[in-house]
Amino acid sequence: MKTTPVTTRASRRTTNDDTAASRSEERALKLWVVLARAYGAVARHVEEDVARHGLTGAEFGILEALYHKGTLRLGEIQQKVLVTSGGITYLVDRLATKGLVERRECPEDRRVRYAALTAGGEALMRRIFPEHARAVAGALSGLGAAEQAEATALLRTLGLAAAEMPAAGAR
Amino acid sequence: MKTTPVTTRASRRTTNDDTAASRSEERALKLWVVLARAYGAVARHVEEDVARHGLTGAEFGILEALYHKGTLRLGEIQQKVLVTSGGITYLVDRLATKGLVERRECPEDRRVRYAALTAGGEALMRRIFPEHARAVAGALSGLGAAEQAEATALLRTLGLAAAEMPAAGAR
DNA sequence: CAAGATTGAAATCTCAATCTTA
DNA sequence: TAAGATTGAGATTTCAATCTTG
Repeated sequence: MKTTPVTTRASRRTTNDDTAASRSEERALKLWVVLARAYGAVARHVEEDVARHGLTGAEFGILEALYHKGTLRLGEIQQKVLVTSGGITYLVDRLATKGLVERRECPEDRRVRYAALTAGGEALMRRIFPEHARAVAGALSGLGAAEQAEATALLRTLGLAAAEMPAAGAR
Repeated sequence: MKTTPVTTRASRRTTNDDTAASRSEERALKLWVVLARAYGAVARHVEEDVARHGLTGAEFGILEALYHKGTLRLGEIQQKVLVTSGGITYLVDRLATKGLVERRECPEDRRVRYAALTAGGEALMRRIFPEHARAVAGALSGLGAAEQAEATALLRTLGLAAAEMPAAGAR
């Protein structure tokens, strides 16, 4: 998912035509650039924050999910953290060896595995989440309250639409 | 940079206090969630598009930078693609073995190395960039023209502010 | 066969150390 | 010494194949 576009406004060879389609595409490219850059810049701060506790961004994402939602199936975690199915197995393994998460079986459907915070994981999150929230707020402090609300609304519709879109085979 | 927050509105145990600070933090966390999700969803489409040509998102980022800006120093590319210094060396190597990019020396300062598109790389980008632009536009079509402009403005200030912020040591 | 998770191999990326030149 | 790039080692991720259960 390492993707960072670099197109800029003052580019050497942008298309010269001025059709509605090309203007629309340029607008989209510009948005994609700033979206990726903003995400990257904010993610850097967030990663630095969780690294202070010896955690990876992805690890913290899992802990956060379990902290807020309680026990979850591995598949559910996968959707939230946006990682391959092999990825969560690896990550949950690591969190388990750190003693922060434990696996549980599902009596109804024995194919599924649950993950849940251990007492230690729970305690850790209770201890570090507040300062994590402050760190995130700091990283996003470039926007005021009203602007943050606007941005949230726009990004929500953007993200939902993109997530529902057919997987590129439809062209 | 793999970071995907998962906090949601209807969380089990959000802080109960209602201070201005906590409300501000919750707003920020919400924005961080949708930012990461939107980025992830869009990036998935973009990666799929470039993968059809056997390219990685990061590889395409470099090609795009060189295509639009011309010859660049490796350090400049690094800033644009947001990858480690070892990372660009690796990526440029790969693009070079693919015959899309070539390294050049700098007479003035012999420490620096330039990267530039080869004729083949130039031809490839000329061929695939237009449909890439369409793919990006499609992935972002969840927002209308005016909304895209708003989002771009907000994300630009957000990203610039986050990029300029001190690296967490200041707390 | 399909869904869910795991495994092993390979690709990608980061990190710290190093080399070269300024 | 510092800046720029490279290297090698290791960590993280993906991918395809497999195992288990429905």
